[in-house]
Amino acid sequence: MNIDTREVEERMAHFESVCRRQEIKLTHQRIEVFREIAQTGDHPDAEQVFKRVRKRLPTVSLDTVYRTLWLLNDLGLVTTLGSSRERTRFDANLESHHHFVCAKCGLTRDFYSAELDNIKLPDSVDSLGEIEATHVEVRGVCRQCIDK
Amino acid sequence: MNIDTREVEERMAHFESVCRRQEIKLTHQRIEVFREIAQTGDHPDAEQVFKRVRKRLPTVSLDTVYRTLWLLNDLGLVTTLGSSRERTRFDANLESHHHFVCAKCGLTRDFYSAELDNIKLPDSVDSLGEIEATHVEVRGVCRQCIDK
DNA sequence: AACTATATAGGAATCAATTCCTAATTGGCA
DNA sequence: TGCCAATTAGGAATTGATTCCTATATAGTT
Repeated sequence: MNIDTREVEERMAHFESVCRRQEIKLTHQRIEVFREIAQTGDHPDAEQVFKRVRKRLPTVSLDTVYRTLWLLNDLGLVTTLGSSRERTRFDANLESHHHFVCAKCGLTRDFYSAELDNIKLPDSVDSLGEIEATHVEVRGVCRQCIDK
Repeated sequence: MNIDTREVEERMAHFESVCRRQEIKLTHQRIEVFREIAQTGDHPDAEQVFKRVRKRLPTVSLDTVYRTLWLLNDLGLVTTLGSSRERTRFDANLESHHHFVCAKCGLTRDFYSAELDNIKLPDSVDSLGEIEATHVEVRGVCRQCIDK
């Protein structure tokens, strides 16, 4: 759930470097919004980011959180996930990875698989167009939901 | 794009059998809404289904289309797809399959891969919970969008 | 410390998807 | 055929995520 300190620091450093390069001001709000996503592996939605950031910046506005999240997305610092009937969730993990999603509670966890990353897709797919990325979503029921 | 006649007939037969079993009335509206999804491979959203069905049933209402789509989903006769920033799309293909999605225009096509279906997922995934299904989404740019 | 373009807070407004309401209709059965 | 519970049409209403507005504040620079 929580990303280790070294990794969070790397993500923060990358974020700051990208912002400087693009002449985007490093406001407290932007730093805290990014930190919130960078330090957790649970892919929060905008509302959750808002609530968590507000603990540290009590006057932050939801509008700022949204603006910042889309900005981060445009900068390629976060990606989005979530299916059409749920809110958009944000992810600061830029490595190639896949997701396990609990069908009951929506819990989403990253996992890595070299085997999946290297799989050869059928020719029928190549003929559809240019492939940019392959993402695997495993649907299931998480331990917590099984237990109750 | 269009599903072959035999397959469509099988889907229709299955649909009617499930409805009878569940004592769900076979109204024209339900039959035509299901047929519309069963006969196309392009995963339409509710609005598209509404427009297409209206050609055959000019007085059908959007509300009925929505009610029917969610009913079909609850009955397990269709599945939904689409990411959080696009409309929900509906799919009557109940076989194990995967999707190619064009990042530009949203075109979505099914593909099949025994290799993917049989892949061994890392133990870390098993430890997260019970796995129900593995779905691969290939993001890319379709031929049409490349050409323009 | 001062300056200025950029960014923010707070709440109102928008927007589109979806659902609700109610009178009229209809599928499936006796 | 007639009945009646289930279903529909049509449009209004809701909903909830997201964006807009504008006065105030601030990051980065000088």
